[in-house]
Amino acid sequence: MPLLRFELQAECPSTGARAGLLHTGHGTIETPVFMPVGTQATVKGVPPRDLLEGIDAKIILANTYHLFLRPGHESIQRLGGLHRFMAWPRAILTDSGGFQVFSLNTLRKISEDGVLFQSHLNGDPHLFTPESTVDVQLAYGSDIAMVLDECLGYPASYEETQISMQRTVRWARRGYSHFLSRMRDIETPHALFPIVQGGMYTDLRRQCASELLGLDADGYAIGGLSVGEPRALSQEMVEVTAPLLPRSRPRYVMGVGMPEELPEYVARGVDMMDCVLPSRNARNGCLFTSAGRIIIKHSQYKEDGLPLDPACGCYTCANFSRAYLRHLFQAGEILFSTLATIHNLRRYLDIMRQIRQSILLGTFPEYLHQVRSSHAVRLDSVEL
RNA sequence: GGACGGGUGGGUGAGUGGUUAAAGCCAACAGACUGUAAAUCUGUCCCUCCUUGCGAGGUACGAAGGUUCGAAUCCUUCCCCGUCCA
Repeated sequence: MPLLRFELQAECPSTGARAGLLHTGHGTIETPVFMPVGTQATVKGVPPRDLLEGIDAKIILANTYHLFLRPGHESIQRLGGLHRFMAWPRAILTDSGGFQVFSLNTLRKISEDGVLFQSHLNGDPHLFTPESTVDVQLAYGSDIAMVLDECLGYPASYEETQISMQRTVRWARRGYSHFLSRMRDIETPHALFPIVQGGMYTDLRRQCASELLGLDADGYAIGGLSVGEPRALSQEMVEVTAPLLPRSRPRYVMGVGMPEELPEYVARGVDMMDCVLPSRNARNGCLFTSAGRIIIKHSQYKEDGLPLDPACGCYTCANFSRAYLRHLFQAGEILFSTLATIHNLRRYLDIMRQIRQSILLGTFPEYLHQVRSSHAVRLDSVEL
């Protein structure tokens, strides 16, 4: 009996794209969905009010590792759980800390038991195990928890990848069985997603997926991508892996992608994605619009009175000129981050809404074709 | 009028005889960013030329002279700025 009900509404006849509804304890999520990243219990620069009203995000991410170090899962639990703590009434997915195995690779040590992290804040040692990360995520009250995995960098040898993938599978089994036993005493609905690893080796991906299927989880993630490999390779790995995952469960590709890649992943059968790109790039002055990227610091925008994207309905585009945004960026003003992030997230979610709509209408292949050709045109014009 | 202190590349500001076309910071101009150690990081930033190289010339530390193999650095004179004293 799934704790997280996924309702498939439409499937594209000629691609792998699907549209569905994911029912969580904190609202229903229309899929395919993009999940803004809010690592430290905040989507940097954006008040929950804007995430709710302007951006209309249905689910956001938070990070087990970061919140465990500070302020601590027990504090969050005492303060009423993560939703209440950060005043976010909708769904939350928490990453397990598996990505930090990759990104903090100089500060951790992997053993069969788990990962020993040396805090990047003060150097304190902390052991993360498949079981403890489940407990921490349940303390947060996470709607969708992730199993502790080992996210490998690129490139990695076959042997290294195989050993790592097998450990991730063992960890998934341990984590999942601990999760099931914990859920016997918990009333509220939560899900735990295992993560398919296997690096850039298709047979290891297949093997990993088939081993994890035995867990009969409420959803599955594809991890270990966007770690330095060419983008075509990331897509190829998803193309190989997604069809092996249960049709009736949501599929989540972790850590992707650029705006024009979103429909590519959907076309390969992906229902959920997350990425720091819209938020981080926003803060760094890179804005995504329906006509391509805008690097706001470029002098050409100095007296540009147009909105970032005249076709966008976000708060930023409704009220401010490119010239003003450039001024805020150059002046190092805090408001820039907020306005820029509001726009980029709105852009990402608008793309996902268009994708979903086209799947429901049966026009997704045309949509995909159009995105591909307009992106190709843009690349050409950049070449000139 | 006198006594000190000071004038360095777009701005600040190091440098007190030689790997100094001149640190660092800022500005300017580009680039990167993909389950966030990121409101971050990287590059360019006097001019000309080419075989684009830890390349070749030229100009440059208020001005003009001088000392020296060699000067932003030492000397002389002048100009300008600041503080204090009359």
